[in-house]
Amino acid sequence: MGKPLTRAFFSRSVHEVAPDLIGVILLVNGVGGRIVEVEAYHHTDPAAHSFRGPTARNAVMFGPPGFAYVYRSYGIHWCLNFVCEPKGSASAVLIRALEPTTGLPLMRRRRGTTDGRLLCSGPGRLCEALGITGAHSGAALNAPPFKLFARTAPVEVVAGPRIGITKAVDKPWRYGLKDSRFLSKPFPAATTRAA
DNA sequence: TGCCCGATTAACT
DNA sequence: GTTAATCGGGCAA
Repeated sequence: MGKPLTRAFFSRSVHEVAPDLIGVILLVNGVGGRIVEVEAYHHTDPAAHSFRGPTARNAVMFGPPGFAYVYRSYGIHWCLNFVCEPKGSASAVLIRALEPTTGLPLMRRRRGTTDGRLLCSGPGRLCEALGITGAHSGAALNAPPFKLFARTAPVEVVAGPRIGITKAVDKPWRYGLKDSRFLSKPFPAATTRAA
């Protein structure tokens, strides 16, 4: 297990933090796994919730880095983000998929399936598997119930267009672990880079 | 106040 | 491949 992630880890450009999160271990109350897919959202990005300025929903994004921003998607699902960059830049990384490693029985029960690939492969699915709700929005990532551990070996990261958005669709700000079985979708003709 | 639509998912045909 | 579920945010009136 790697070292716990510090505030400094998140106090960088969201475009540096996002690929660096691939391979990181994320646990919530001891349940979770390895991050295999994320997307970066910057406040100058029309696809970002923070693009049009602060609101009650996105206020956490305008706060300091190293905190969780959780929002409800399509009125049904929860989605987990990590706030990045210096306070006020309103940038965050959406956690889109995990490779489940710890607490599988509880995740199976919460998700209602025993198919490992359906436990955490998607932003809504992983929040359900880890028990994340809007109550976690604003919580610090370096304190319970969150635990984040840096990767201990280099990984191969692929990049591609983000999923499910209608603005800035050309930006290659989705990052994934190359050849992972636990991606929410494959990467099309992806560019590979060591990280 | 009303209307449209979304950083999704699962169950359809 | 297509579509319902489900509701709060954002914008027009």
